[in-house]
Amino acid sequence: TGVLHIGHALDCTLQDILSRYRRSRGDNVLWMPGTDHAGIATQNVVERELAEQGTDRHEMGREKFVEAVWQWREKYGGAIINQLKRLGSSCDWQRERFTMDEGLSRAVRKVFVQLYEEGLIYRGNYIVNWCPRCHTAISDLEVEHEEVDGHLWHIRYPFPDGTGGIVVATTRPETMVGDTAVAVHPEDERYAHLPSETVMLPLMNREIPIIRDSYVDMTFGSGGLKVTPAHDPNDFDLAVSHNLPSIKVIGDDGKMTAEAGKYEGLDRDECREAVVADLEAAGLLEKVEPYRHSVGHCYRCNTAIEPNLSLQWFVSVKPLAEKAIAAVENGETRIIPKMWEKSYFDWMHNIRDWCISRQIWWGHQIPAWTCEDCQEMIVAIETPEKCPACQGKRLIRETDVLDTWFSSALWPFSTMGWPDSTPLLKTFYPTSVLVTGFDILRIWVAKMMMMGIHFMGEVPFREVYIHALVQDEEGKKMSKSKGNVSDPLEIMDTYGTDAFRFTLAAFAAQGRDIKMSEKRVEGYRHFVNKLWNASRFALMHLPEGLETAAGEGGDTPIVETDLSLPDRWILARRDQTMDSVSQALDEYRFNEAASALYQFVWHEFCDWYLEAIKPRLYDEAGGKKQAATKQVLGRVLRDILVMLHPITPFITEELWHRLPGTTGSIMKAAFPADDPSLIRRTDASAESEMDLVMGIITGIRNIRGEMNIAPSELLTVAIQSKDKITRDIIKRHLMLIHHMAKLSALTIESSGARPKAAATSIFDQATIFVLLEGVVDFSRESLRLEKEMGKIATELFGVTKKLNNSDFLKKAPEAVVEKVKEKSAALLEKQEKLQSNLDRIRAMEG
RNA sequence: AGGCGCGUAGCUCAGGGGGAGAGCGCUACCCUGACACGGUAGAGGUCGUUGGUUCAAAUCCAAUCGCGCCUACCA
Repeated sequence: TGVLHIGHALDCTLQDILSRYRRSRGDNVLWMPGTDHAGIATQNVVERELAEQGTDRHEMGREKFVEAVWQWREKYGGAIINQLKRLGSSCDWQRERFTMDEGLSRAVRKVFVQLYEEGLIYRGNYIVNWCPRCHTAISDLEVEHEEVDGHLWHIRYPFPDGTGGIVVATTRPETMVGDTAVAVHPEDERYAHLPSETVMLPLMNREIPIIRDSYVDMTFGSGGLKVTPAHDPNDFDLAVSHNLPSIKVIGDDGKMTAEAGKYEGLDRDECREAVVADLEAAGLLEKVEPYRHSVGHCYRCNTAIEPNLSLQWFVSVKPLAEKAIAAVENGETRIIPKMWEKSYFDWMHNIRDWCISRQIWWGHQIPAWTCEDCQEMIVAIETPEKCPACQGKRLIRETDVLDTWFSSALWPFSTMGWPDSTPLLKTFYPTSVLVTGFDILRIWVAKMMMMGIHFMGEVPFREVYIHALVQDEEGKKMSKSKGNVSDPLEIMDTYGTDAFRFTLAAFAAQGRDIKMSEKRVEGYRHFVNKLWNASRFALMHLPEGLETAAGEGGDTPIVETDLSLPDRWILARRDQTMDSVSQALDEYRFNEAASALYQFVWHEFCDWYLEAIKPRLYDEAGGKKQAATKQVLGRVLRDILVMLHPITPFITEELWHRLPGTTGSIMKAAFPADDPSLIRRTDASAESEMDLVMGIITGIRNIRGEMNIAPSELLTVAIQSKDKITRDIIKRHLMLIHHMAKLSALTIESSGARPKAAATSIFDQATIFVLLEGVVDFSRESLRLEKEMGKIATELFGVTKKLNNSDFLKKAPEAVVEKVKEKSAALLEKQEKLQSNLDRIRAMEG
């Protein structure tokens, strides 16, 4: 009713991410908002507001009340939409349809009439869940069970002569005044030979029969069951099969009826106390024990529901459900992740008829009329003028309205112009995907499946992606009054919408519920900030006329030899990120897409690439190579923005407009992989060269850190390697290492004397000596080396154990064995080098 | 009562048969001309417990304990 809760936010964000992503892949995307304000919730809100102004719904009458709800909706209906817009929802607001609008109402009536004519809708007396406060029937799905500490009362129903009798146990003694029988199990020996086949119903002094039915559980209590057909669905079934009368003792208002005799007018709770007191006085209360059991509550108003006998409209869902089951079984609709299929099947197989009538005023009024003259039932789309049977004109319309989910079930086609065969309907039925929480699976998804298949002859959607639910600490539905709940609007105010959306995406791992963590949101705000600053830096260096950065100019149309190693490397990494992101989103792995982008942007683009290219960018001489780097910088930034855009639409849109060479909205930009101007880079040599360079830089930095040398102090480094390829790579990138590791001098040779006072690090084939003449702390260095040796020893232990195992060598795949052997060799070599260095250091120390 | 899911670093969580990961927090050193909402480096985990399958188990299977959710007519 107008407040965006975090579940909505998650739902909306994931849908929006998918829509924006698929749009960037060139898909024809229609994302339609479904705002539904029919039903009890809206009625209750408006009723409450009117009551505060001193107006009673019943006094104003149905027509005026419905008018008041329309006005309320006019006034507040847009609230949640505005909040969704703030969240960045890019759905097609122009197409917003409200289930109560005229076109959709016609669809609802048509569906109702057709189902009625097919015999799939019927009217009958049955026990339904009744909410005394909302004063209407509600469906099983609207009932929430809550564990309650109650009591189990054991009551003796004596034989007519006042002796003995049968003891029954109940949690609801007030219903006993409506009992019409006592049931025992036919094989229960305790009751095989009774002096009488009837007992006296205490307090009411009514003689009721003892019936025998295998439904009764002999092991529970004394094995006697009181039968209250009007207030318990199972008892009702018993009553039908044993021809027992039903006596409705609790009224629709939750108060005892005239049938309850002297208890008439009492509230059901008051009545319980009175009945218990009276039973005690009569000496018929055998025992009271504490008993914990679950009680159904209305999920709208949290009032304990009352199973109540009443005349309602039902849909026979079995035939509809069979087709909906088959559609999932044969893969016409896929449910993702698959584990939810079981839940869908379980429910569909055990489905009961659906009570669709509601005794409220706000909703689609059931299109049924009764002829007062001949009692003929007329079900029609348009209001009939006379009775087709007797031509009588005194027709009374059914006052009940339809369950909200009845109209919602038609959403996939009723919103597209059905029953007309519109182009919209042809294009977007079936839709590709429905994204929703599992709580909606039964209440809505299953119903859309049934109705869609029945009326369209085809499933409403190809895929249903079920995402996790956001929970509060108690695992209950979030509500503002609890206080331990984060309000999405507040989070967005504090951390920004992009950070919030990124967090939701990062948390949306399949198969687990989400507990909102503000710390995480804060972390992603830092990420968004990082992107902003990195872009600011890049934009400083991107000239206005640089068309190649984005758009028509294409992907780095520069001579390959002008590209630096970091340029080639970042382009290769971009391509891999592009693949990870698209694969992740294609499989609804939002968290994987988010973390791939996070890792790439922060740790590769910012930490390595931007730092690596600074010397070139600041080089006043500039030249072709600088221009090439600028083009790569612009291009990669452009691709980052496009890939990140589905998750963080606001900042990427803003940066997009600042990027030279861009036109229009980033929403219209093609995903890099689908951009014809993109040149794919599978550049294995760039990656392996860069790995070596980064490894050496990290090795030097490690020594700097461990030896506590200030970053401002320039180091002298000597590298030795017997491997020519290694030496060549290092020679080629001397300047890069210089800059990134902050060196004053760097030499590279195949072998030679070990420097006297140096700290050592080994990466791959290279031994790195950081010369610390006069500065080196030998004990510190030997400690550092020992620690390193320790790590290697542990790794070596595991590897050696495997290689000593003949079964491993025999049975493990060759590639695995080979890998382990290589690793073992590398470790041994490293160990040996470290050992000799350690020996030297120790010697110096001594 | 059944079904499903979860127990991995101090916290929030990824991963899911062959190298234990991220973010936050923590420690040390740095305000270097995009960014201190920052940089560099570091510490920290017998992946709930017990068995089993396997050459190999955090990962698969079984049992068990703890937690959560969904379903159910046990009065």
